[in-house]
Amino acid sequence: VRKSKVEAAQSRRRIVAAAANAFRKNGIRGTGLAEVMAAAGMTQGGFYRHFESKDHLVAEACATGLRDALDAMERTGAVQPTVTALIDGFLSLDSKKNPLQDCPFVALGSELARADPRTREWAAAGLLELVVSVADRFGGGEREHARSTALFLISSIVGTLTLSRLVADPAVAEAILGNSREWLTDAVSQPGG
Amino acid sequence: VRKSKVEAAQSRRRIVAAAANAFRKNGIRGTGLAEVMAAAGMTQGGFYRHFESKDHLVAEACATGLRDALDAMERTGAVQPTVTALIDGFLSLDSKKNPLQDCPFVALGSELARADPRTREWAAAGLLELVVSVADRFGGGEREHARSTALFLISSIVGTLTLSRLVADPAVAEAILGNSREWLTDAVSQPGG
DNA sequence: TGTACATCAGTGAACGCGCGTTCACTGATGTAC
DNA sequence: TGTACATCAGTGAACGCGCGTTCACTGATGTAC
Repeated sequence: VRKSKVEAAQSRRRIVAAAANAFRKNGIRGTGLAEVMAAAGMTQGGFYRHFESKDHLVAEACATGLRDALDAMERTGAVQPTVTALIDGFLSLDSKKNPLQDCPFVALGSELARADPRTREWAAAGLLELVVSVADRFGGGEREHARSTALFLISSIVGTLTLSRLVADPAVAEAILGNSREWLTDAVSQPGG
Repeated sequence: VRKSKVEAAQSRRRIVAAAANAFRKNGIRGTGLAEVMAAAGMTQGGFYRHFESKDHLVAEACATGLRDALDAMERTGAVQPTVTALIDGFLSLDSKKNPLQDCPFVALGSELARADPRTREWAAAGLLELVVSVADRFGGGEREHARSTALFLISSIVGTLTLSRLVADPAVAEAILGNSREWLTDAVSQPGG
């Protein structure tokens, strides 16, 4: 049942997409390869025609998740040009508005810190890309300052989203998001930063 | 080989302490009960004399980790009375200076969001305690404002520490910490917050 | 205070299960002539 | 363009392993008289 090169490439993409989804939902260690392959419409034996090991899939799924977040930001950035609207989007529970909803840093943060070196390299490079991408949204101003602002924004947002997802009560989660929204809006508007 | 009540209580505490350490180092799903029991100086069969399940141990280990962080902060707070010094400590890689080094939110963030309801309740309650404890460090000022500041500080710090632990290069990790240090120091000093 | 016995902390082996990985096999695809 | 054959994407079963959990057992502890 050999498939054509085109079909094989599609299969590979389906596996990575299914993995990114499953990792985000259940964590890396909480996701089995059989589950991923089934979600991609295949049986688990076929996995090793595409990847050397689960670790390799993890690295690629994280890279894809980051790429998706970057793409989502390109689209959102065009629609929401002000910094305030940008922050509101980042700190929203609505996945349509929030380009970081699918971001592996938020969904897998503490697991990524324990991932293998290859994955962490991808993650670090992706973080840099994300910082540059967010910084570009600020338009004018000094470049290094824009990047510093972007890095701080991302740091705070990752922590805020982590805490808001941890609490069970939606009202408390919203309060955590709203609190950071106010502080961050003020912080990036102040000339002192 | 029945042990006395006092010895049994000590055993239980050793298990929880060993679990908190192991979870912090290897994650919840990355830690086996046999490993925890061995670290506590026992064999794995004895586990169920003290806990109903691994989930119960997870909840208790997280609660203990938070309690340790709170205790560490009480001590640090007395030594570092200024807000700037407080932030410097929180954003330091030196575990002696950083009361949040052992905090489960940082070490287990994304895994806790997927934990069972009991654990998440403990975590949410612990977060509130932590907010109040940090807010108390600010001395005077309006109470609600101090808590809002504390919650924002904690949110940002959790994200910053998560990202700094994720990158492999120590220089990059230090840059991430330093960047947040500057921004947060400015943010809490501004009257606008 | 002394004796008899039930309790239960801890041991060590075993349980079923799901995991990541391997492997023999299938048959359409891609290639060489 | 047509034929012969090597390649290899995908299947489905099996592998060893470590996991959380259970269990029969041991013997010091705690208790009732």
